[in-house]
Amino acid sequence: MLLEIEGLQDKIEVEEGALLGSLLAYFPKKRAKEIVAFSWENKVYDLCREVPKECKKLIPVFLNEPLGLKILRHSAAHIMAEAVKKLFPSAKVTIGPDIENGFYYDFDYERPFTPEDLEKIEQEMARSVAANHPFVREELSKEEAKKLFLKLNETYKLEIIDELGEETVSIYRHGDFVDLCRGPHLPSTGYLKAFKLTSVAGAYWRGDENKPMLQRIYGTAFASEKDLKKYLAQLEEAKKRDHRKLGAQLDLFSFSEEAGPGMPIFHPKGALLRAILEDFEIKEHLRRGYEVVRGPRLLRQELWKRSGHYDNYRENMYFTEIDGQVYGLKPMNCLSHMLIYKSKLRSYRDLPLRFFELGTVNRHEKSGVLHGLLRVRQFTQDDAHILCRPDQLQEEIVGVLNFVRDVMKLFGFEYELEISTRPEKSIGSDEDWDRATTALTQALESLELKYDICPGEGAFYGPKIDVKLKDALGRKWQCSTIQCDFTLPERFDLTYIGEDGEKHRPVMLHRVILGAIERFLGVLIEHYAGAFPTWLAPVQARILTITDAQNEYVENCYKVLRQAGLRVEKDLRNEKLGYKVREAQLEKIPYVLVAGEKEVEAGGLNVRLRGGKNMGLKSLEEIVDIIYQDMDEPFKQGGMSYRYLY
RNA sequence: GCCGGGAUAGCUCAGUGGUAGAGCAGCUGAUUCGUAAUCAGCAGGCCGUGGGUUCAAAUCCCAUUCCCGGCUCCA
Repeated sequence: MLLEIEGLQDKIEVEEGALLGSLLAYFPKKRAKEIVAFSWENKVYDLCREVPKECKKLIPVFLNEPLGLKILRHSAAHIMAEAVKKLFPSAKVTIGPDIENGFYYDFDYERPFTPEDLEKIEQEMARSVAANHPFVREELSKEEAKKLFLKLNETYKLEIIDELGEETVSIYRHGDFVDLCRGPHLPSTGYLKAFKLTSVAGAYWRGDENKPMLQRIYGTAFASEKDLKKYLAQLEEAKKRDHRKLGAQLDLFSFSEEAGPGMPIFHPKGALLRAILEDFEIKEHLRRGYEVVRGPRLLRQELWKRSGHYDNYRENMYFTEIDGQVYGLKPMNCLSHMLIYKSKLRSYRDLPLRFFELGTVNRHEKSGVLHGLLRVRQFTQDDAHILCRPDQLQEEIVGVLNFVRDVMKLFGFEYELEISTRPEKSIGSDEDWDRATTALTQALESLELKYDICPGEGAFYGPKIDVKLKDALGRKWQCSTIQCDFTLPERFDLTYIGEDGEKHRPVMLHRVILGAIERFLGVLIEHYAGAFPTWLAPVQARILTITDAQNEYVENCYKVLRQAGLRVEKDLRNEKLGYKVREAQLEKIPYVLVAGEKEVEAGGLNVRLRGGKNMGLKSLEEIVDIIYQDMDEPFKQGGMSYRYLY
């Protein structure tokens, strides 16, 4: 058969049944060493397999490209499992996939693995790599495979085999190790040149907290030692962006053991940063046709029963008793918004109604999930509930999606959209869930937005579209969310009078744009690495003196700039200029304004930008102008405008 | 909530059973200096908390709180 191979000029003649590995001969030696598999029609084949029948064109998979790295990491997981079985024969293997930037393997073992165990495992892996065992693929019937793994007492594999749809399954061997696996794998263990085991952690079998806890070992592997080192260095860099670290360094917020876990405390600069964000939000919401409202934080238990929160969300709620009545501390803001709607008779002409609240909520998050500002027990949502007629629903969803788009663009965030469908624990009819899901999907489609589907991940009252942002370490956090709800209007018997004079039921959207201010701030700190754009920076400029001869002059400049609405500080300390510049730089203040003899004489200040660039001497009026323009810059696209001034 | 690791001065960390240490920050003094660290002195500690073992505990054991990395769950 005549075969085309990407990267080779001429087609080559191959005998039926030839092994893919034999094709390496057609590549230059150095290049051939980097080929770990071939792909054809989106399927990847190991080099130890035969050239697939009917195949016309093959694409080589190189070790250092994403697909090659997946294979490398998956094989690294197998090699790790081999090492673990050798060192701890009673450990049972379960699953071991490649993941973003690495791999893991879950083992069932009588005790947790220790960091010392990891070192031993790494050494054992190195031995396997040195031995350069070939990976060998075999296909077996399910029955044969079950016999094999029963003999090995690998009970988890038996469970997996039972769930596989196909009649034949594949196994991979290398050295003495055998694993049930779809493949593909490296040609041999010797290809694994650069790897490192990074951590151990407990993980439930099948991700189910009712099933046994396994021992998960994480590792990473790269095509070369250089790539591995680069990755580890990147990780170190990313840790410097950690909002928990920057939050303390920049004196934005803290947590206190005395105050309690998950209860962030905002210091002056952090609180100002929040205030700016919140002020921007209120103004932008008013501009977009929302009305600002405010509800109580404690509401009677009966109301939570009526909404369904008591039955579906109780374990996350805090309750307290006041004068013999039980009250629930709100975990969501919808209830009082429902009551506002109900406070008077509504006409179809009034809709849509958009109630916006910077609503502070409390949720009892499990202790192990708390994480800096990104996961706390008290937070403020930029929450709104849109009540509209069914025919307005899609337009409203589109409006929210556009709002999200504009805001994310303002901050320069890349984001992923996910649509989540009905979970097991939920209220409402299937019909309503379908209508709601369709409305969300159609809005996404009409804007031609890409999205993933997450089955069963919806809120208990309705399906949702989530927007996910990434933190410094690439972990995803849900920020914006748009949730469709047919149920609460029903439960609270919300109505409006239609054109026909009859009562009709409005539809409700729950939505947040930033999500939780705390979480958004956390992601934002990492996104900017603490160097906030000037419109957000709690301190926009600091004036430095060179000697105390300038003190009086600087006091005056300070007054003038504050008067102009800028967030300015002054540093009159008896320190060398370099020292003061360094501090301002470490605090990531956008503008450093220096006053020396020359500046006093000229009646201006020398302007140094955060990056180190010097703009030279400018008058105070020019400085105000420069900073204002800088504040406005991010708003220019998207047609928004905003300034926070004293 | 579950599994593992950790907690020493405001911060970063050293200290393997025998008198708690360093750098930075702070305070005081000197220095008056041009774009990322001037010098000197001083002060700073219930070694997370509670129990235990021991002649003696930051150090060993138990419990507990909080933090970190995962799992599950979520804005």
